[in-house]
This record gives sequence, structure tokens and C-alpha cells, in this order.
Amino acid sequence: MEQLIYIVEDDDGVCEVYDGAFEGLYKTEFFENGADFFSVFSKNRPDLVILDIMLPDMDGYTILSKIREMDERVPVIIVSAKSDEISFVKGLNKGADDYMAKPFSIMELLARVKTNLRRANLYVTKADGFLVDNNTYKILYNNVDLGLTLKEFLLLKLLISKAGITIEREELFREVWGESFVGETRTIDMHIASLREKIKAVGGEDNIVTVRGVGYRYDTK
Amino acid sequence: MEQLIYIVEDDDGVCEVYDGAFEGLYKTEFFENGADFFSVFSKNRPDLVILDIMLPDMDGYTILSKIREMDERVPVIIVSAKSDEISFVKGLNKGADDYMAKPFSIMELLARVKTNLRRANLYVTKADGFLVDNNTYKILYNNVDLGLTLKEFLLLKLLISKAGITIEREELFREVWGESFVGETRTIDMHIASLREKIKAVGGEDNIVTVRGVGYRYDTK
DNA sequence: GATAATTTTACAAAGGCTTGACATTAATTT
DNA sequence: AAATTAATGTCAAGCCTTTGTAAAATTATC
Repeated sequence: MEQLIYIVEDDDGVCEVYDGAFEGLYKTEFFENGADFFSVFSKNRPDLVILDIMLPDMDGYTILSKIREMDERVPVIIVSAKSDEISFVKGLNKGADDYMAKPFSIMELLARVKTNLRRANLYVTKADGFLVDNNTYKILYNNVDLGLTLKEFLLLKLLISKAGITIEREELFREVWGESFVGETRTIDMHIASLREKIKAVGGEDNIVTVRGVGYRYDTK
Repeated sequence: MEQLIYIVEDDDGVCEVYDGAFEGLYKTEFFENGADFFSVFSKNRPDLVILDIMLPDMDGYTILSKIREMDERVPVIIVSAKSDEISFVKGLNKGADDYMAKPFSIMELLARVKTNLRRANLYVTKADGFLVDNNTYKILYNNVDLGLTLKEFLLLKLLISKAGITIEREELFREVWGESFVGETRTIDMHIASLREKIKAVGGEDNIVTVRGVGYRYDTK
């Protein structure tokens, strides 16, 4: 699975550097400004974001906060010409995963991207045989497509990405449905049930654990 | 919940810097060399490791690899006086989560530690042979799952977290049940009883002390 | 309008929690 | 020291909440 990187950067020269560095390694998409970025990001999630903190239309930190509202986990590397600590610390506090000061070397860039991808994918790759493809919205188990619907995909992806951690029903609702928990309904259970069924259908074990009174958790073997 | 950081560093001056930076924030333990470190690490796991890559007895990368063999998840920040990229890339490839070049600032150090702890999501506390895992809602005693229900989990967690302090029945009720104390009932006693039973079942002592007329207290050995 | 996806409804099954009666123990009074 | 009182320990029955499941109803998609 080729990994996708979104790059928010308005300087063409710098974009070319990225392009050269990532060629053949990762798929990239470039965005000149925050608005362009979010029009795509809201629909499709990359595996990593490289974010220039100095942009024309929107403050980089605002973008970062918005990203974190929409996606808690996608790795964000912020890039800045300012090498002062204030912006560095500020970025990390706002939920950035890493920081690079311009100018940076190709090696440093590649190493940082690699580490951050490794980190983000740690759970996924560890999740015994599952492969989550955010581009196609498919999840494969031992290379067999589970044939999930959108809600099922989001739900299982969330569970797998937080493998080992129990996710409260309220949070599941918020993350998958984007709403706050609404009263009593069997919706979540329904989707869990079909996930279990579909996983079993391709020979997978049922590693989705019910935590009574709390929520669900995906447990690795 | 205080988090524990292991620091492998042979330079006393640098150790003092860490000490000052982390004071009151995190609990720290220092190790001068790899052998010392592993003698402790094999028995007790910290929440994060800071590893100097230049050590007298063992190559830092060897230590890193050994850590990763033993623990896939604990965040490791490598620190090096060499600011060259080779060691940086090498460390990241060997499974380090972050990298800092000496000299680094306190702010940078704290920010990196914070981010890495956040990411690790290690929400686990250890005390007195107990391991409270908020991710799975399990409490282990000597690595054996007590098999607690939710209420039992919350109750024991509360008792352990306030070890040595007697907690009034009213407070127990409020914290675990989320309500104020309602008249006379044997509910709390029941749960205490099953806790004692379950702890005994895995060979633990009964360290839950009844304080007549007040409440209960967990006493550390 | 047909098909697929999602939510709702209704009910069953499980599991956990509470209750009340009674036993036991500790503190207090006589 | 015995008696009294109050608080806690214990047990099992039953209730209540939560979850599982199937099917129907609704909503979205093409």
C-alpha cells in the first residue's frame, strides 16, 4: 500500500524539493493554502501531513488545530523558517508530532517522515493481518477484502488504530458518527456485530472485546 | 498518576539538567550504563526512556535494539552529542521515537517528552504489585488479571491511587457510582468483599483495611 | 425506483448490581 | 465482664442494565 502525504506549502521551490525527495517512495499532494487543503482533507485522509506554518490565507497553527479536531492521529510535521523555540513548542502543544526548521536536508526529511509514519502505523501493522487502506476505504484481512461499508470501515479502523485501548461508546459515536452520543440505540452494537461477522467470514478471530459499561476494544493476539 | 522516566546517561552534568527539568513533573531514575539499565528494565518498565547514544560499556544502538525486542511500545528518545545525520537516521531506523541533539534546551526536552508520552498513550499505573490498566479496564496482580467488573475496577483503582489514605464511604460512592451516598445499603461492602476475594484468589494479601465508621483504605505493604 | 446502507424497534440473553435478611465483629455502655 | 448497640461481612435471590440479534423501517445512493 502506497502511503499518501499531504503537503501544505506555498513556496514552489520548496515543493520541488519535496517532490524530488518523495518520488517513488510516497504519493504526494500539494496544497497552496489552508482552504484548498481542507476541501480535500475533509473527504480524504492522508497518512501524514507536512505543514508549513507560514501561509498566506490561514495561520498554520489554526490549520493544525482544525486538523486535530478532525483527526486525532494523523501525523503532522510542521515546518517553519523560524527556528526559534517558541513556534516549536507551540506547535507541539497544538498537537504536532514533529518539527523541522528550514532549511532541512533531504535525509532529515525522509527520516522524520519515516519515523512518523512508523509511529502512526504501529498499531495498524501490528494488528495481525489487517491492512487499512485510507485511499480506497477498504480493510483487508490477510489480503482479503472484508467488504466493509463506510461506517464499518470507520469503526474498525478506529478500533484497530487504538488497539489495546478501550474506546467508550460515546467516543466511538463521536469519532465515527461525528455527533455526540444520542440516548439509547443499538446502532453501534449492530455495526460491531456485522464487523465480527465479516471478520469471521474471512477466517479471522474475533478480537473485538466488549467492555461492559464502557465500550469496545480491539485486542491484538 | 506520576509517570516514570528512565534516563541512560553517564555525564553527571547532563543528569543534573534532567533532574532539574523533570522535578515535580515526572519521576526519574538514572543509569550510568547499559548493564545497570537492563537489570532494572527487565523487571520494571518506565513510561519513557531517554537514551544517550554514547555510553561507556554498550553501544547506544545495541541498547535501543534490545529495548525494542523487549518492549515494542515504550517511547525512546535518543540523545546524542553528534549532530550528524547518520546517527539520527540510524537511531530512528532502529526504532527510536524521537531524537535530540546536545545541547538541547529545557523547553525542547519537556515538549518532546510530553509529546512522546501523549503518543504512547500508556495509561498504566503500577503500585505494590498491582498494575492498573486504564486502557483495558483491567487490574493485574503480579501480572495475573484479577478479572474485575467495572465497579470493582473503579473501586480498587481509587483505593490504590489513594493508598494510605482512608476514603469515606460517601466519597467512594461519589467517585465510583457518581452519585451522592444513598442511605443504608450493603453495596459498597459487597464490592469490597468481592475485591478481597479476587485478590486472594491470585495470591495477594488483603491490604484493604476497614476503618469502622469511616470507610476503607488500601495499605501498602 | 431499485439497491444498498443505516437506523430503529423489539425482544432475548447475559451479566452485573443491589437488596434484604441474617451473621459476625467491633465499639460502647452498663 | 456482660450486655447493648452499631457497623460491617456474607449470601443468595431477583432485579435491572447492558449487550446481542433479527427483522422491519427508514434513509441514502445510483
